[in-house]
Amino acid sequence: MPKTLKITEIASDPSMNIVMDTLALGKQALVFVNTKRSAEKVAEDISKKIKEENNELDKLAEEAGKAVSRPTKQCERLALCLKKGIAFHHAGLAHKQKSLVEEHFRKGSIKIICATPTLAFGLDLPAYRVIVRDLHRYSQHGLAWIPILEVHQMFGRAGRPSFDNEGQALCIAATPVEKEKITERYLKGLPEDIFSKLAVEPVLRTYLLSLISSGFVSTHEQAVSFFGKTFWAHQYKDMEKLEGIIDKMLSLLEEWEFIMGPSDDFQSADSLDDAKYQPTALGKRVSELYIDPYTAHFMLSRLQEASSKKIELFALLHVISRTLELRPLLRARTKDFDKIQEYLLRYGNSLFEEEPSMYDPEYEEYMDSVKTSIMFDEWIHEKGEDYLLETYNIRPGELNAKMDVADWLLYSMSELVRFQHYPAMLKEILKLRFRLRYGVQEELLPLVRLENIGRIRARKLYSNGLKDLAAVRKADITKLTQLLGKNIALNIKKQVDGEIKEVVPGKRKGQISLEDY
DNA sequence: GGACGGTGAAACTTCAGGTTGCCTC
DNA sequence: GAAGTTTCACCGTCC
Repeated sequence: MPKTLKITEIASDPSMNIVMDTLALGKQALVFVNTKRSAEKVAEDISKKIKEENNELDKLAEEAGKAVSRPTKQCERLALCLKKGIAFHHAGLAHKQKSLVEEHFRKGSIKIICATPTLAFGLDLPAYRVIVRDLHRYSQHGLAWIPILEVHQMFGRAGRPSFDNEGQALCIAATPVEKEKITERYLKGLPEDIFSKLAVEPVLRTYLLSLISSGFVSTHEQAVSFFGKTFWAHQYKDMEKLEGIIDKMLSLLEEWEFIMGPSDDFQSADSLDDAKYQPTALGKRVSELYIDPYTAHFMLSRLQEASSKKIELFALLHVISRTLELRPLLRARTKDFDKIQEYLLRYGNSLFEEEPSMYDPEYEEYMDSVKTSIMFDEWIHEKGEDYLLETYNIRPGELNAKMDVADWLLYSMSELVRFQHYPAMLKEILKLRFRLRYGVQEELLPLVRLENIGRIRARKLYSNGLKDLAAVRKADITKLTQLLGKNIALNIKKQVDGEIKEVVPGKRKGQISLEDY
């Protein structure tokens, strides 16, 4: 049974009052809001109302503030909140910051987390109180109620079984009418139906190729029967239409030379029904890479045209920025157009896709893809996280996620190019992948091979005349200590002395071998 | 009179998240 | 659609 809570009003904002009340009780709370910016703002507002600080929190704040190579405004903001035992949590935080916040909330040193829905899914972070401040979220059709399923997930964070006998989940209503609406929708209402993700073409063609490539499905009938048993078919109902979609996918995969179809096999087969689909070597690889077959086809067909051109890394960045996997892209705004034009002027001729006309419906997305490529380009020219946040409004966590996908796409691209026997291209792709991973210019590549040497330290070494491993090996230990501190100096000295070869395999997870190029 | 700071209204701007793909010692 | 941020005009204060 819901009971009535008496909350003292200190501020005009009800969620703030509930938070302060929770703190007075000595309990913890999660506040859910609908944007990253709001999460930060609310956390900041709360922290301003808190007086006490302590040593442990100071240390935590310092650690979180230094989580990326060049602290951003976001890092400073988080650090200020943490000093008061308050935190915000969203996908824009660096990985380390997220886990710090989670860990210290569990330990109890952080009292309040203001979060976007990230925190509602997956993570087991219970709190005495859950405050769902925002129940609307911007969507393409204007503001919309957030899904019931999602709100229930948030509610589910309330109450810590091992600490409390109860948990409280609260929504904020501005008017009695709204209160009624919220009760109907989120307390009495049933969660939405779940829809199969297979219904989306990219997902479908990826699975189809994988089924054929693994030998699980080899005829048209088998494919139809397999998908006929899925949840997707169950929801879709119209088997005829479904069969049509599968047919279309099969012929596309065949056209792209990822599978060999019955038509190729017709002579040897007794009848059309016996004719089998078989994966090509290329198709098998595409399936293993787990990229959308369309993406694979797109990359291959673009790069094929390239043999006559000089290969620009920017053009490769642009190819990956045009794929489905890299979406959502950065949005090109009016203020970005000068920079975009500048890049198009410089690289336009070497790009694999021409700029569409301004009236082309594709135009906007093309501009977005160029802007995204520029962001990557600035990263491999050693621009810092702080700069990228200011310029592209991309936070460290989001940047990381994008880089991950880009790395995977470049790896896939390099694997596909092997089928085209095009060594010059392969070399450029590998170089780009390496540069993107470390965010460095080409000249620093030898140095970042060392453990504990990232973009910042590598640049430091380089600008002090230590331009490659041989130079580092010859360098005086006092000079190295001056540049990098004692521990790291000793450490890299150990690495370069004699056994450079060993350094490469032993490095971090996900290492790319330089021997490749 | 000018520098400075505070205030508030109006004009802009921007809007959740993510999982798996691959490599490898 | 609304929250958050930026911009700008306006006013009061102080030197």
